[in-house]
Amino acid sequence: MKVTQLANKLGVSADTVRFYTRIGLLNPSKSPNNGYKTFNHKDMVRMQFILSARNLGFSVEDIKVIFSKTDLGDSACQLVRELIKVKLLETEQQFNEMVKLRSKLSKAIQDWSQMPDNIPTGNMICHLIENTNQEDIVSEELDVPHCVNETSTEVK
Amino acid sequence: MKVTQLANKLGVSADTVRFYTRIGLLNPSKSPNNGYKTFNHKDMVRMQFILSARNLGFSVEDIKVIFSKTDLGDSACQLVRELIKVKLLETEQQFNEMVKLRSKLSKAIQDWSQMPDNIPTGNMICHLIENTNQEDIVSEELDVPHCVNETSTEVK
DNA sequence: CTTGAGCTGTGTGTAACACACAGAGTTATA
DNA sequence: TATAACTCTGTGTGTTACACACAGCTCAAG
Repeated sequence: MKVTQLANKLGVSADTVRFYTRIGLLNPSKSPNNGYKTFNHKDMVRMQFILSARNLGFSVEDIKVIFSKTDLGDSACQLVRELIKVKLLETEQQFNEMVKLRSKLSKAIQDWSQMPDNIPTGNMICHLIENTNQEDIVSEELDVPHCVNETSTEVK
Repeated sequence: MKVTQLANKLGVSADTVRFYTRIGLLNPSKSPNNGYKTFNHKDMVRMQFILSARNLGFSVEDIKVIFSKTDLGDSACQLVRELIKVKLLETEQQFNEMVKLRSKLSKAIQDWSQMPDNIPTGNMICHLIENTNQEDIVSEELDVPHCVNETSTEVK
């Protein structure tokens, strides 16, 4: 099988197959006459595994680590069980950030509906954005006296 | 103000300031004697705006477009209102994907708790992963007769 | 003047591919 | 067999938003 054939069979782009080959996840043999990559059944199993793992959110690096065990004939199950727990935690975290961002955005859209369109000044570029963020930083760090000194440090 | 001073004042890394300068979002003047970037008040307002916009999920490219209006003295409010709507849609979409991934992961963890640790074979690298994904692809595309022909196309 | 700390700009790396492109291979037609 | 037309290949580069490395410059202390 050549690159494009494998790609079509698994519903991915030829570039994806080339990419996984380039980074060493796939090791097709090379046709001696034209140098083309030649994939066999094992390579396809490997590629399917990669796609399944990616589908579960595993990174290419994760997959590399997994292969480093399975290529030695060892079971990767324990490793995979651990990796997925980490993945879940990461996903939860990203999920929470999505939630925060989403509500921030909806709130902004709503708030902005009652605000005028202003023209930029030397101190304000777009009041919609600048005022929005003032709110959720308020008790974070801008409560320290800011921008009062150092301004005259402009020595030269 | 030099790079590090501005960075510290706004709580970001000097590299971030340099980056925004490099891509043209900031245009500090350069000290004629040593070539160092020199930031004034306007540059700081600009930088704060960038940070606020990034905080709302706007991309650097978005910000570039915004500046292309405000730098001409035009109001960017209408533009910003449109951009944020798009942002919200994108966020909703990513949010949904997060939800799907999260449940996929939890389900996998649960299912796997009752499955043995297997050793890789020629057809299966890690049954945990390979079997998990079989499930949610089942009615997608693998229901077409797959992998029955072409295998013998291996001419040479 | 020298030393050393600190700062600077620039080049490169990151994740996971997508795209571009020249050159080689393959096929169809003459 | 020649040639045109098309397909395929490998490789180089672009993507996002910075982080890191590093040589060289600046500046204060001695």
